[in-house]
Amino acid sequence: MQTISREDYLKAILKIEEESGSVSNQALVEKLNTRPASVTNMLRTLSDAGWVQHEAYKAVHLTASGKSIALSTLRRHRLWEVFLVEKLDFSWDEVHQWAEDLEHVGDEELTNRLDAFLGHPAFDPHGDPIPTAQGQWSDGRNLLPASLTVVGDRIQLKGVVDSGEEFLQHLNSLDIKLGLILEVLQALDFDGSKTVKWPDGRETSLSKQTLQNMLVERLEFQEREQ
Amino acid sequence: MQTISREDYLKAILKIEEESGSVSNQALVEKLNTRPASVTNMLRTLSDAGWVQHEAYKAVHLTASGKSIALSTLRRHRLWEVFLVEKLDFSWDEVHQWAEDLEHVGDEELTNRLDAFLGHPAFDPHGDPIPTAQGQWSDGRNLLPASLTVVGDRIQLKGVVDSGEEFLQHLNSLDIKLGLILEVLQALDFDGSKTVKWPDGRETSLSKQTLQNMLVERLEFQEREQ
DNA sequence: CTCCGTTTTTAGCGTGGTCTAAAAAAGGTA
DNA sequence: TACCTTTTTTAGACCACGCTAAAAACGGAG
Ligand SMILES: [Mn+2]
Ligand SMILES: [Mn+2]
Ligand SMILES: [Mn+2]
Ligand SMILES: [Mn+2]
Repeated sequence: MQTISREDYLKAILKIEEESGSVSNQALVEKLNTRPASVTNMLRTLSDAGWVQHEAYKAVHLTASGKSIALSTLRRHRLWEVFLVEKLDFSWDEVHQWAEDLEHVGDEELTNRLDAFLGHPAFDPHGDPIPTAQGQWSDGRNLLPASLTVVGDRIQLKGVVDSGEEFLQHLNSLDIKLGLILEVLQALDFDGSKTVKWPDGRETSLSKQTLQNMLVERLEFQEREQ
Repeated sequence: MQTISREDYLKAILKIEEESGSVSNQALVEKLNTRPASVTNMLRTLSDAGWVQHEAYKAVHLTASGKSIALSTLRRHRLWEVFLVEKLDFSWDEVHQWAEDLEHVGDEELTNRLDAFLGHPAFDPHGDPIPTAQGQWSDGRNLLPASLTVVGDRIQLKGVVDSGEEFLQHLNSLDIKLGLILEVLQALDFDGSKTVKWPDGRETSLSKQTLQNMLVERLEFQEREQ
């Protein structure tokens, strides 16, 4: 049977697989902020339920049914995040904690109604794609870290690599939000920082670390016109 | 520390106190569909936390802090019910199960934002009053069970005594919704049933049991005009 | 006051999940 | 290959919360 903890583990496995290809116990320890023994223990449970495939000392793999649970949990998580930002006016650094609870509430029917109410959003407030009801990943975008842009690029912020509270609050303090359009004015080789120009003409320097965590789209010419 | 189970118990104690004045273990067994030993056990926990006052074999009493937790849980429950009905188009018999989970999510800030988003509703989809952020009960209404109405009354459904799924689905099947205005045409003494007239002219007979569970307001003359 | 049915508590167990500490396995380096 | 560090598993404990069965207390009727 599904529990909050089991859904959290399955979701974490899905994300780690997505990020790094292979899922170790250690990676789960870090992602879930737990202890190795707890991970081993839960993997036994998930394996018995037929949601993961796991041999001792080997990498973890989601089964089809495990992946399906993970995807619908992730779908609920991201839809509730959209709800909290769009309808309740929370900022993107405040929503994760509540979505972590809300993702465990509701069935498919409720989720689909929420999805419809929100206008079938494709991305969550951090720019992460929202799986469809059929468990499809809709991420066909071509994003690059802002650290890889060059002088002269006009770029739009479409996502973040690290959606931890600390980094998001850092972006908040710089007044950087999803959808923001910047122009790269200058790039310093020695520390990887870049100077960017805001829509209002203001100029700021962004550190290499900040730029690496910002996922942007390079704007084409016709898009500049709209 | 607050847990889902503890919040459910506190809420149940509040409601039983409201309904019948005094809270016995037995009443909690019935309300929470659990066993006497579980109740005794939890009362020890709640008492240790300072949320209830309980001496063996005596009635249970909420402390100020316990009542505060119970009220905010009830507030969240009823606000989420409004959300599910008003925004996601669920019917009133479908919302309780999800509200039972949602009521455990969010802090005061989130609750107040939800409240504002919903337009500060005073009543939930079953006609029950929603406690304010300050923990006030806003129920100054003068409702009576429809069983006590007399021939000639024009009445409006404002609440239900029993908001269990079964009864609500029964009302659904009769096409009876909150806010519905009916006129009492006939009352049969021998079985307590009454014949009522719908706004569209249709006439139906309602059983004594059904009428006893419908809380209505007798409409004054000037209200008939609007 | 004594009985007896009801309510409540106690005792003991089960389940799901966490943790620490220690043992075992893995895997890279000398 | 042998060693050493890291990773994973095992062993054993703990906590929250449910349950059953039996004991104890309560409270009304005779
Ligand atoms: Mn979660
Ligand atoms: Mn997100
Ligand atoms: Mn609940
Ligand atoms: Mn309700």
